[in-house]
Amino acid sequence: MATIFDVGKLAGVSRSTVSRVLNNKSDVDPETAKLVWEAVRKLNYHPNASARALARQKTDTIGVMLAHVSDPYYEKIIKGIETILAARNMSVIFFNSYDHLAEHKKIINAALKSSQIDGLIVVGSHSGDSEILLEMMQQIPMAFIEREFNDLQVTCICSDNKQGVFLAIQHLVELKHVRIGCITGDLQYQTAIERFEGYKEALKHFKLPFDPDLVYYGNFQHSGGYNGLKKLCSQRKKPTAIFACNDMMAIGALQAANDFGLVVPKDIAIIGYDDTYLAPMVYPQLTTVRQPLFEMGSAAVQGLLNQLNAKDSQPLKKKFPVELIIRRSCGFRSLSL
Amino acid sequence: MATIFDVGKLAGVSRSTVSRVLNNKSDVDPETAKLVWEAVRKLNYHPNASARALARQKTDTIGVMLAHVSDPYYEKIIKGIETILAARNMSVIFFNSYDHLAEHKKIINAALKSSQIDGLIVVGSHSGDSEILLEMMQQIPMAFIEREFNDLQVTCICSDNKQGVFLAIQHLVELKHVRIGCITGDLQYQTAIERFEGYKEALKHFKLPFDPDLVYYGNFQHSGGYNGLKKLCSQRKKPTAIFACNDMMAIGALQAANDFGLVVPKDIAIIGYDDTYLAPMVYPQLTTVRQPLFEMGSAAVQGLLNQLNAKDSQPLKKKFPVELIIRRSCGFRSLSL
DNA sequence: TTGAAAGCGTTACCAG
DNA sequence: CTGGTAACGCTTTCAA
Repeated sequence: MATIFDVGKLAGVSRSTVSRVLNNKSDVDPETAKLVWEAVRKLNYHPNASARALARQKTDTIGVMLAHVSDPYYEKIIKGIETILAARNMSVIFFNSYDHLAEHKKIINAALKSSQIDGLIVVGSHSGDSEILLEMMQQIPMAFIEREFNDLQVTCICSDNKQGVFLAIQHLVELKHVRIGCITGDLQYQTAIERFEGYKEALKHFKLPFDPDLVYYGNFQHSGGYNGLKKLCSQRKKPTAIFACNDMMAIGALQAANDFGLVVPKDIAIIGYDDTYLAPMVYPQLTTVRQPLFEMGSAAVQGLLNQLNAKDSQPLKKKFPVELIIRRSCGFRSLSL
Repeated sequence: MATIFDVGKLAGVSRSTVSRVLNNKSDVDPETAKLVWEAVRKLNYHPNASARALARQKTDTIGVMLAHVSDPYYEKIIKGIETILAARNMSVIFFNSYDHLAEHKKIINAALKSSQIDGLIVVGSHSGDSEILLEMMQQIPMAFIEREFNDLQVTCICSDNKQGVFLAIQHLVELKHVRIGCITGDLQYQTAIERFEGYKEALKHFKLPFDPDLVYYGNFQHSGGYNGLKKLCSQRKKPTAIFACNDMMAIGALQAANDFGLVVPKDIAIIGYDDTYLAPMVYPQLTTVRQPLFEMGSAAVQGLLNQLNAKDSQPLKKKFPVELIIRRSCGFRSLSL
């Protein structure tokens, strides 16, 4: 593999000069630069990443901590992050927590300590992790998606969950539903809490009573949706519509409805949240709330990179608006507003 | 951040000795070692990854090239790879081709040339890429999943596609189907070819005629399945069952069936392939062929690591058996064999 | 069994 | 505008 030295030799200049050219430092003769680039091309030279990282004390790669890369929820977030990073020739490394939280933390900690990453994006962290997250913030620049730390100097990217839930409930209300159930996410996540709060607030707004029998405490997983519908619909006073706090649970609910002979949306309307790629793929296609996940991912990296490049820059705090995507799982809107 | 020097100072030994201890070299006094480990713990020392990579000329990270990390198909493969790697304190970096093949290749090439990875696992490559793959093999140890290079000294991990298709078709035949359609994958992939071949061979085995009108040339995507069913079922001589060459297309077909008022499996049976996590989540739950994807992922890394550790070791060539997972989308087997 | 010292390939400072 | 040189943090030979 060619080194910077070989390039220098071929171009007839010193390593220093090659380095300057490679890094677009201003103070170099255009003629010299051309020579260097030619040599680079001729040798198919690519700077050694480790050497560069060692010398610069940064790796040009950032870490992303999430539950599971394969979860459809992360798809667009990941794309958003990768798109920005690729444009800057930076890499990304994923930390999947799966369900081994302890193991996970050890791995991330090792990554931080061995300076494998310049920064870390945490998406959708557990509230019980606050302490360790605060500790990590001391060690490395971080950015959060789906989690707000208002009083901390750290970039936090969210979407407006309450607005989203409001749109969902409003939609159901317009369709004349009055008994609207809710399948919550794991309430240890900020997102889950906000959506549940939003649900209660929206009911109040529309002068609908809050009935504890109409809420099932789920987990953001398919199983939660399945069990949720099963439980909610096996009571005497069934809901006529269910707001599932994410698509995966909405899909679980859909399946349960099918299994128990309920026709969606005739017998029961189901509305999801997130607009993952699965939403239009199930039957009936899921009406859901779309978060701009791609943009949220991009915003998070950008915030993080700003902080990396200018330590004094203000952290980015952003709350994105969301939109209702009407498909089939709630029936059609009879009349629009 | 503490360096190896700090550890040495605290333990009262030289850097060299610390290094030896850290790397479990044999020739070191147990007493000294204990001192060093204590210092390591006290300082919460982790070796700098870049420095280590530079000195050792290897990064302890391997690359995985696939179409898209979020595709459900890769879920278990990824887990299999990560599990092995994590146990060896190695990292993984993903190269997602999305659909920008050219861009993709540039990125991977840069990664190779800048020695960011010690080896590369390619999953499900396009036959048109052979040339570039061969070129890459000169530069870096590689392993392939879902692709066979029989005459090359390189580890190749596959599953028995023909057997899988045979099981699928056999199942349909046992359910008395005689007009069995096929929605193929993108025939530029070996997997797609083998499954299509398998389909034809199985028909022959069961003495069923091959009818070109019963095959739709798909793409492994949801849309392919949707359009496939639509086309196949809009002919005069409709199939009574459809073999979709992966789950995603089976799900697309399911949706089309629903949209066109066909009841699955009563009006049309649909069978998938892969047993992704989506298969049990759709309605009706998908009968499909399960590949041991986790094991395939693990096997691929292991083969690769063997080659990295002992250059002379024989490459691993492995073809895993598959199994039929019977759920609901084909109805129940009336009588088993 | 240990330490000194020479790299590994870059960057960045300092002279010139 | 350019070259020499000292880091960056670790591994690995070579002597002792």
